[in-house]
Amino acid sequence: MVTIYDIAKKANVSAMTVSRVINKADNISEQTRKKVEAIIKELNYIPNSSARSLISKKTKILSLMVTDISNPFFTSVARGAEDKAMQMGYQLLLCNSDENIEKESKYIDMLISTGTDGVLIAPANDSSKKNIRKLIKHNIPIVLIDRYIRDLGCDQVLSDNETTTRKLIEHLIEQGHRRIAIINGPLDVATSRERHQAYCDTLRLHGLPVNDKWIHQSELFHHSDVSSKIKELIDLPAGERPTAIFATSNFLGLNTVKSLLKYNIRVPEDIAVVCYDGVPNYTESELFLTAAEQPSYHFGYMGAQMLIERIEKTSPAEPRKIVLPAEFHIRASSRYKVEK
Amino acid sequence: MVTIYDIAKKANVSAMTVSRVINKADNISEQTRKKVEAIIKELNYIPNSSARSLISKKTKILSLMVTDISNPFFTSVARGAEDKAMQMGYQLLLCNSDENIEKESKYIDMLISTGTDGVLIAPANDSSKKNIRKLIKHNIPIVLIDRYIRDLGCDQVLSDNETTTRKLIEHLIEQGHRRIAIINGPLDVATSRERHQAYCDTLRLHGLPVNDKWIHQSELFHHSDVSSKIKELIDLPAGERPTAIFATSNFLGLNTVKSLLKYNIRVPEDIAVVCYDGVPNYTESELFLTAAEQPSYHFGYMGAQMLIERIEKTSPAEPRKIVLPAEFHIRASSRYKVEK
DNA sequence: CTGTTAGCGCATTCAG
DNA sequence: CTGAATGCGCTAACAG
Repeated sequence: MVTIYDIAKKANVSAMTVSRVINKADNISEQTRKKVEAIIKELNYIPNSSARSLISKKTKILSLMVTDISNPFFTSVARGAEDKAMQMGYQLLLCNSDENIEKESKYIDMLISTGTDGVLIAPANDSSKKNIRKLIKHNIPIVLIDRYIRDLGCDQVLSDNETTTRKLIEHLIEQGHRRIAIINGPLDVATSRERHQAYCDTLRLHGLPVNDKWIHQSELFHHSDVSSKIKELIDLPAGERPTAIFATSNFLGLNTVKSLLKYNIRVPEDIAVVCYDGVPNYTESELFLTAAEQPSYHFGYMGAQMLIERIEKTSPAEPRKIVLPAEFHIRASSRYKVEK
Repeated sequence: MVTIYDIAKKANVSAMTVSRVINKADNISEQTRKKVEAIIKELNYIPNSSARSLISKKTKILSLMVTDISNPFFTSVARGAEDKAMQMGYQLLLCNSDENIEKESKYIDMLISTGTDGVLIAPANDSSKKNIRKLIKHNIPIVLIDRYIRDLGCDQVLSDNETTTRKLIEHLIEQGHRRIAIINGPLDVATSRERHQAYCDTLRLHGLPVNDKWIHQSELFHHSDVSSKIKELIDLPAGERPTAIFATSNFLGLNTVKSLLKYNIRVPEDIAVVCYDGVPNYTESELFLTAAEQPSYHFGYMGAQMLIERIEKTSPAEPRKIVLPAEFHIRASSRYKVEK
């Protein structure tokens, strides 16, 4: 391994001078700087980050904790975060919590040990608060992504759950729907809770009934089997059976449509479907499923930017909150007027 | 920050003893071990990885270099790699090269600086050899994923390009096709080259013509606009126009189908399409596009396993090569017999 | 079984 | 503008 001393010896200067060249200190004569740089290149010297970190307490590593990178929403968040990180000279460490608090906790201990400079986190659920507090106690800046947790006083990049949900439900109401079901994630996740609340509020606002039988919460937010619940819904008596379903995530939306088709329910003629969050633009559902698409790339990009500003102390002291609007794509799955 | 000395002082032992407890050395009395462990827990002590790395030259960090994590193939590779890494006590650093040699090179310098223990890499193209050589020179073990590069003497997890391509082409031949086009990536990527070669070989083997007009290589392997080439193909005179297209990647396949539909070409009646690599199982194309699906998760999982074995020197000295077979899904896009 | 000494590679003092 | 000494937190090697 080539060290700063190898360079120093060969250049007939002290290690300190080499260090100054590496760190672009300005009080170096043009001549020695050139000489040192030449030898650095010649010997292919690359500074040892561990040694630097040991002194500086900085690693130039950001961490991204998501529930599952396989979810296209988080894939895109990761891509955005990585782009910003790279641009600012940081690297990105990837963690999948699988919506599991213990796994998340284990990861966070590893992150503290590694000495990550900051963490972008989409918490598993409300119980993540304890895990996040641990990061804060270790003075590691964090940015909450997508899922809000109270009383943490940290930067956030969130979706406008209230507005977006309301618009989706109102779209269904405009199409003539009066019995609207919700296929939702667990209520210990902020996004589910807020979408649930906005769903209820919007129905009430328009004088429509809120029926417990139309409300479903899955165990996990993503990749849940919803077909038994769908079966329940379609088996309700004619006057109680919903004519539309609001699915609160991309996977829930896709699984809802799949289940409906499995039971030979026509979408949208028998039951319309709208979905919170989009599906990737390389799918065909993109042409079918009505969706409020979240700017997932920007969740990561803006999140990383806020995080770096926090790390480098170029941001205001008080926590910042960015709320990103969704983009509405009204498509075939809800493009059908219900007869009165 | 809590250090080993804080623990030592409070426990009335030396720092070395604490170190031994942390590293689970066996020559520690049960009593002192218990005492030290209690204080570690009490003070929430987490060892500093930088300090450890400085001595051990190990970081417990694996790096994954892909062209783009947004590509579902690599998303799944990443998930597999991360699972294995976590299971073995490693963390995963994510890098997107965007099929760009300079970006890849810059990343590799960062990785060397960070001191990653090993790199899983899907090289941008053949010119990546120089970048990879740099890693090898720094004694960083690497595993080549998906894209082979000659004379590097390192472990590999590859797809069986020859067999898989042949089977796809033979499937088309069985369906009665005699004029088969190929929409391929650039030939400086091994997978493209091998699929190209197998495509030509298979056609010749069956006494079918190989026509230069049917052969297309895009600039980049993924996300390329193929519609102008598709236009050329469908504008060929009746006797020369292909009746089937072999697309060599997921995105090329999806874009091929989209382009064909745009030009009002029926798939598969007018032109059949088969695709190397699958599309995610949450898409509807999954139900449509004939595909040789690669076990992408296992590319990452097995790759990480080989890499860790190489790092921990539990693997044989000679480089290992794993060739993973694809899974064939014959679907609507090619389920159509051509009339003779 | 436990402690002491030394040093990993670098950057922060403080002197020149 | 440059250099020498010191220590970041931890562990290998040795000594007891």
